Amino acid sequence: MERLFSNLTITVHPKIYLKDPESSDLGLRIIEHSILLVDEIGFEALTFKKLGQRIGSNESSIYRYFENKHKLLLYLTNWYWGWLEYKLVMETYSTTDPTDKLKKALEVITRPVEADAKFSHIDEVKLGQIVVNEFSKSYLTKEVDDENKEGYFAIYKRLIHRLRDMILAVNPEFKHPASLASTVVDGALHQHFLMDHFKSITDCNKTSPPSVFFKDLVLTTLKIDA
Amino acid sequence: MERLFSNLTITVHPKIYLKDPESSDLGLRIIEHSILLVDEIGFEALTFKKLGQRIGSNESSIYRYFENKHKLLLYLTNWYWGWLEYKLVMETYSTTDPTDKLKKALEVITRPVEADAKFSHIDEVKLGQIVVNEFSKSYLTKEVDDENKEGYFAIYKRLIHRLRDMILAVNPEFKHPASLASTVVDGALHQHFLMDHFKSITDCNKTSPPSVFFKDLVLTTLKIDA
DNA sequence: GCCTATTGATAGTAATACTATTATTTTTGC
DNA sequence: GCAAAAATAATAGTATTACTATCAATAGGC
Repeated sequence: MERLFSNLTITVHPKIYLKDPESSDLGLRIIEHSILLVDEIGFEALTFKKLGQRIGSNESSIYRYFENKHKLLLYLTNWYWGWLEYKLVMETYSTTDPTDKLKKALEVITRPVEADAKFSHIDEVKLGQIVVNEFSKSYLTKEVDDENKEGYFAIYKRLIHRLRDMILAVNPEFKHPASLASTVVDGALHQHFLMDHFKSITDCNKTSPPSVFFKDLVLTTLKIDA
Repeated sequence: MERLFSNLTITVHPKIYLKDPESSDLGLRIIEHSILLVDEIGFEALTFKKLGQRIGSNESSIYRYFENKHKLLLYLTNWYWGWLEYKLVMETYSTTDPTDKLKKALEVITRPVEADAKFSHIDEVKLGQIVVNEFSKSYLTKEVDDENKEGYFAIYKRLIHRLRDMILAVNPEFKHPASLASTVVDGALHQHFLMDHFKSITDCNKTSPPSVFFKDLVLTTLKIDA
């Protein structure tokens, strides 16, 4: 199966960028190093000037790819959710039993991010950290409704719809499948953050990661004993 | 009981402000109008200059109360969590049955914010909106560990510890009480956001608010039938 | 070797997030 | 009722940010 997708690319909504960063070497370097730089200094401290210096390029050249750093963040998070959706589909495809399928889906969504050699310009582990620390800033804005209408959050919502449907397949009577799915996706990011910064309000740690908590939570809620 | 607390004030960690805004008329106006202004234009667009203009005061005077707008946000969110904790304690105090107590606690934490006439300079409903839209920005920063050490998030964590303890009182065998409590508190804010902006990934609405979902989730997870 | 697209360099602007200083007003202690 | 102290206001100034605009250099395709 791996070979089938050897030149697969993750699709990001074209209105998010001015010029496709996958279409040039400079574009790829912008993406590669924006991940490294945001991971290092945080999104607030990122400027296109700093990023330009880092890649030996010019501020003005980066503006030809992205209108502003908010759009760059949308690009990175969209890529992440697209990648995670691809993982989710791949890793659940061959499982037919609904409960097993749901368990596998919960595992993919809530486990720590692992590297994926298929996309050489992207450090998935660091990108995962960026999503934990910065994703909510991409929608907690005054422009969220306009950007949602444009479809900038479509992949993220589609991933949650997939999880919702797997929940319903296990228990069609359950009254809150979408809320449970969105709680798991948001909650997984949150528990990973708490493990790193507010340990006293989580039970998750390396030996009992968030996936254990969320599988227990979801399966018990659906009245399926794990 | 109301009369007992007629001059109650919510305590905010003193290092968050340079001068206590409750100690002067200007300070109270800073708080009152920062809530209205952030609700209107969002936290990113807030500047002390705009806030000064709004209250007929000077930018430099506001800097005598708060070092920067991040500290002001910490003040507002600390006040909110302190206020919610007070509500939680008040409204669960007289209930002795652990399950009823937990249900009441979940109601207080996940219901939409209601006005409270006891604090005339604070619009609790708008402050609740600010917490939904801006709270996570107060900790998703590079300074979170230092600020956590200073105790800036102590009230928030204490609220979650109270909920964790109520969960344990209902089911002492449950393995993830802190994660469940933090998931409910964060999840409630998130579901309120989704109701306003991403309706397709929530089942919550006015007739079936988040409190219904979370009570069902928690009580089923604890294997107590609601 | 020329056309075109891409990238780089430089300059400039309005706004932001402050700090510093000084002036004015208000409060209070006696 | 007045002087001293405290609080607030006004003004100015700085470094940085988040861009826009213009023009020069370069590279690749035919």
